[in-house]
Amino acid sequence: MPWSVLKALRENPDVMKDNLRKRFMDPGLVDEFLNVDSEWRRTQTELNKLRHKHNVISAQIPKLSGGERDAKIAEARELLKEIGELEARLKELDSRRKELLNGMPSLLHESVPVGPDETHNAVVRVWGKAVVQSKHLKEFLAETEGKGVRMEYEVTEREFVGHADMLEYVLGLGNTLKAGEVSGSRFYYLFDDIVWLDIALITYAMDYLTSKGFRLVLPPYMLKGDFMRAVEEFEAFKDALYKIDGEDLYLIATAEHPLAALHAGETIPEEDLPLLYVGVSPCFRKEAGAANRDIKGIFRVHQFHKVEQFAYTLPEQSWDVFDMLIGNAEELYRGLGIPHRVVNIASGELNLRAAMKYDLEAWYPAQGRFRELVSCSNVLDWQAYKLNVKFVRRKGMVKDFVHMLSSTAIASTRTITAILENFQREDGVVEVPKALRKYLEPYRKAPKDFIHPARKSS
RNA sequence: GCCGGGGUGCCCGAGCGGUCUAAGGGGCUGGCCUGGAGAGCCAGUGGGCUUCGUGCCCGCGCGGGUUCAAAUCCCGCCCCCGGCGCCA
Repeated sequence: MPWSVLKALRENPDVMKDNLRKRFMDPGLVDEFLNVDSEWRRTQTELNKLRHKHNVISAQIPKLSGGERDAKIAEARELLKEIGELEARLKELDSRRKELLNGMPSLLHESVPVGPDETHNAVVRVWGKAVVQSKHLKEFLAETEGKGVRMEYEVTEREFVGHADMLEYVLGLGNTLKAGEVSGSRFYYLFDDIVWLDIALITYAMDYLTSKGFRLVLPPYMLKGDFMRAVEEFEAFKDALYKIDGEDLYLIATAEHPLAALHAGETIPEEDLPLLYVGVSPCFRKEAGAANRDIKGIFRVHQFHKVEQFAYTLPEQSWDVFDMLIGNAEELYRGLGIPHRVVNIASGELNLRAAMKYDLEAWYPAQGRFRELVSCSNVLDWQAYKLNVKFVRRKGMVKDFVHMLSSTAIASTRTITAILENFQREDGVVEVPKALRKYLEPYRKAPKDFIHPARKSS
């Protein structure tokens, strides 16, 4: 019934300490919490006793009159002073306790590789044939065979054009300079075929997931502070969020945010689980910590479109659903023909919420690197606890927190960059993935098979 | 945005300063009963503390305040309904 993290802290503190060590956090936080927690419980009991005494007196007063009545009122007033002092103490303890508790991470899944940074990520699967420029061969092999997997590849002496130059100069279908002038860096104008491609990618993912039984959702693009705080590790995340001036509203950074809040405060009958949603929305991110990384092009930007998978499950279902969500994402990228690998993110790189996170990383021939396109997380009951989303088992009407999971399906701009690098030909033509044909067909001016380079103006 | 009405437990719905231990229905879960089902009866159906006791505290949209005592009175906020305004 209680939050799994609280249960572990109280009943298996050593397991939680080990969990913190694996995440390169301070295991001393467990004892600190337990001290505050027991003090909080003691204070609460004591306070309850005083309040009880006060309640008893209050109940006697209406039956009395004259001096007796005045004496009781005076006694109640005296008690109230004591209660007030204890309440202040409890409030202090409570906020300290909440602070510590909210900073506690989910228990890691046993398969999560333990290590401080992304060099410890484990490669789970690979798919497709990577085209590797000979100058990148060493890195490619280090990132595949060096991690214990064999991925098909073809070495070439050919030079690939980076996605940013491809978009802006070869195709002439993006303008980040003008966008930078009018909106700032990491914004963009996209034109013509790339816009059709963006829309087609989104509808491709919507079509696939709705056919799998996911319910299609267009969510609010802003959330109140309370809900943002519940869905995210807020202190760590708030710098990434745009806030509406003078209002308690934040632009969403992913449809995960409003989808997680969709059932806040509700109790879901067990037979309704799992609930599967596919959200479509723009995403807004400040990218504050990114400094000058990926400053060119549309790889890392302040706004993009994303189709997001989201699931509410029974605790015993969540790992099966996790496999399904990442499986769906893989199916979508296999359909597009983008070579990729799936990695199990190392413990030290995981956020507090996630018990496990798989990323799908596409191979970028020009960059000579694998880069993240998809992130799939099982946060167990972390969000459910903060959002108070429960389910009820028919047998015995027992309530407990649901598990929540989310995974990217398609993030438009980033997927476009992967297409621009992987499907460019030497003549500058970009081949459109066959799987998108169906979603481009209805539009007379949309590209069908190829996106052609801009005609040289000179 | 303005004016008016309103937010009570899983749902409907009463209460509008002190026997509220939140009436009364309905639903759901468990038990009794039954060959089985129904009816009927009993219990449970918000959160927390607990010395686990027919124990205690808190909870009536959210947050403050007045009072010995607040669902009930006051202030701020959120949301819903109706009307006006504005608008795609």
